[in-house]
Amino acid sequence: MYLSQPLATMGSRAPRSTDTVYARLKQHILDNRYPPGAQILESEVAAALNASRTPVREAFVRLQQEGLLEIVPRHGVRISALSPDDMREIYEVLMSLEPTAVELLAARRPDRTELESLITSCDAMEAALAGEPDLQAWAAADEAFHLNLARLCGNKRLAAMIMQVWDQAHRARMFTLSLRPLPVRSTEEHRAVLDAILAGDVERARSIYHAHRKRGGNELTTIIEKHGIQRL
Amino acid sequence: MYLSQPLATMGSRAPRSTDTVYARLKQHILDNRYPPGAQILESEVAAALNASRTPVREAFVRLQQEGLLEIVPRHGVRISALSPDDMREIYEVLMSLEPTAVELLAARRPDRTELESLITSCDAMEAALAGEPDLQAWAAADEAFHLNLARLCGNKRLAAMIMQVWDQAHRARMFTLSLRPLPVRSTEEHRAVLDAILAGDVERARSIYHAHRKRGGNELTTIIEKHGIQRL
DNA sequence: GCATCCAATAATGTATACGTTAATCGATGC
DNA sequence: GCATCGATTAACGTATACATTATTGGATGC
Repeated sequence: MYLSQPLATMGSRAPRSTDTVYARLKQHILDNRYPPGAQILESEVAAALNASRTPVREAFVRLQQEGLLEIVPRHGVRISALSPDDMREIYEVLMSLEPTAVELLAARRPDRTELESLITSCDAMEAALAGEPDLQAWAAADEAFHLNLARLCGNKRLAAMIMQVWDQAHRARMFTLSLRPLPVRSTEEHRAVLDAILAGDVERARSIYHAHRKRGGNELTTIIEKHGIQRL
Repeated sequence: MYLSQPLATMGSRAPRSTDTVYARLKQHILDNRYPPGAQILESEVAAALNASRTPVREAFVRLQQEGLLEIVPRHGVRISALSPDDMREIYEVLMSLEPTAVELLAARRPDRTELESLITSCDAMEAALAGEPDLQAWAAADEAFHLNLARLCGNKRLAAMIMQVWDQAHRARMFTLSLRPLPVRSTEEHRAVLDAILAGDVERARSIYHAHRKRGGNELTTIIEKHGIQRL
């Protein structure tokens, strides 16, 4: 056996500028460094990320399709801002897709090994609330739980769709994190879903999860209304 | 009041090359002119559509995110081919999203005027089967019904997701159209869903639709297995 | 003083040029 | 005769140049 390419690049082809621009832009948006409603020019991003406009434009196209920004012809892009109506849409989608994902996963009768990432996330959520609450840590564990659930369901399309709307709502979730009551109930529900999956109880897993999502949506809607938030 | 731009271009800014390339490429793929598995070069498309590589690349990115093709670095693109497993994924997604769309629509208590496009499609499906069956016409009406249902549900994200997977499955549906029994039952189910929506019976609408989708998925799966189809 | 027009400018949309990578094919050495 | 190496080539990935369009500010005419 011989090498078909130089050792230096084996398995690690040079990363494309397009990909790094995409990743960094997305990170900036999710981290609220480019806040919702912000107008950005191609040349700004190109200069900031040390690339030419070509890869920046390709990254814009991808991010637009993911709903994180909007290309305004002749005017660069505008970072998407979520209205209360957008939040309703997102939660309706999640209430449809996520219970399905849970159902598919539970139906496969996975063992504890397969569910290790979920167990870890559950533990982390509980740990984040024991003693002095650490909301950032809790949110990270919550996110990990849901994304891993999507990944484990055995349907790549379903998983991609869940992650896409989850990303769209990321900033809103972070923003409202400190405005909502301590997520004790939410943490319990995660554990209950996990138990139902392990028990192979498809219907129970689905219904708990659906209720969990519905409660979360209502909670968020209440907060948004109470604070009169229009865009986030 | 005066004109802010020449009359000739009022409301109709010059269409971007990117958009026409995207639309024509997508049409080609859905029409099976670029068959699944086909490898295409940027320069081929650029030459065929009389554009430069830049807009072609942007169209590729959009179509990749829609799942209609895959960008193979340094090797152009490959038109996506659906495996039986992909079909399973698509039907799982549709079985999750479409009943939700129906539920949302029915809950709004729409009147006959609002549902006109659905009524028209139902009529067209029945007409296509009365007398000498016209499968092409039936399929077009079926597609119109489902896409309009998605549009009417009041959730743009949900609608976009439904249309996306529907597009992915378009060729497969066309291909199996003549292999399946006459869609008499399917046509009746559409009418039943429509009646349930008009009656404002949310739960009945959802359950009929879910059953409809499930039966359709099983039917397709059976056909795929029976004919030993691996990619389409 | 106000509206209109024009010119300058800035940013996008598209084309093209350049550099890099990977594959192919022939030559060479064992 | 086979494997390996190298050169050629073809295609992509990126940068840049050019064309197009929309906006803005100032000048002009009424």
